Amino acid sequence: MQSNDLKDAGLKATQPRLKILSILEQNRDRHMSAEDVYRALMDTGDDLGLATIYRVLTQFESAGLVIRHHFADGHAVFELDSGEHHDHIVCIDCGKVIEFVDNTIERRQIRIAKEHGFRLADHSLVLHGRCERRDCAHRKR
Amino acid sequence: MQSNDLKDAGLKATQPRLKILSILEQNRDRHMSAEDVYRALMDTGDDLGLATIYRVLTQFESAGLVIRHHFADGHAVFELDSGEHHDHIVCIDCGKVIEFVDNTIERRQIRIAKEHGFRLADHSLVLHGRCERRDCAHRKR
DNA sequence: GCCGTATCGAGATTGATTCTCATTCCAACA
DNA sequence: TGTTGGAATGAGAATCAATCTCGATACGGC
Repeated sequence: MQSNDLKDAGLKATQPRLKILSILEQNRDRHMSAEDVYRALMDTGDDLGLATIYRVLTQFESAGLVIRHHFADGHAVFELDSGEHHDHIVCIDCGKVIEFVDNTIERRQIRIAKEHGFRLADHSLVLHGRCERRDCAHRKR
Repeated sequence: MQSNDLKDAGLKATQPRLKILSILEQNRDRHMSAEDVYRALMDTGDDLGLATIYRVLTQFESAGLVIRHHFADGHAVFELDSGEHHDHIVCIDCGKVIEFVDNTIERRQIRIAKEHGFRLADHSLVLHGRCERRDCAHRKR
């Protein structure tokens, strides 16, 4: 039962929080904006306030349950935190997200930062492309 | 004379556009938000409307003169387009930006995309760290 | 089951960005 | 070099994502 995830994170297991967590778990293969979560909940008949979604997602972020990203358009999207660092490939047509880690790239990043006199604190690498789905792979644009 | 840069890009060489271009050229070592450009112009006594800055920066982007980025906080910043692809290292304290290209990383990205069935269209890699300036390098946090 | 406190929801608010439209400027031409 | 039409500008209104406020409500320890 996931209410323990919330308690472990120091958050009361309220209905809104459980529902939001559940939506995120059902959509592990994509990153959702607050608006996306809101609509997904509407669709299942759960009518939460948008302010609550924003607030809860921010709480989840502080508690280490989710990670907030800003992809190309500058808007915030969220994913459940798997606990391991990873980078992303995002399909520019369907929004599908794949996570990966590449040690060669990780090592080069550290070296490059050092060469330029920087102490590396963090990085963000996002590949944008089209996935193998027929609709995406063959799209012209 | 830079008014030719504008004409080549298909834009009339107006005063506001020339001034904005000039500010960007004087700040090649950092990325500026619309607000930053606005303030820089105020400081030199050039009083352009903020709406004009936003509009002109967007025109410059369409014309290929500048590139728009969304760094960690999700807000838009702009840099003059040097014409060559590159990635960035950003100092999280002073905002200094360094550009770099690493062929090993470039190649691995293509390979990784392919391994996951993606055709790569673009990517964004931003390293965040502290530069060697005394104020930045030694900052606790 | 009851109570104190944390949480929620609705609507107001903020901050960044874009839009509207009357006024002004540019560049081609007389 | 003055005229003119269409493009560009500026001020303020409008929009959009995100946050804040505050009265109403639900959680969980007793």
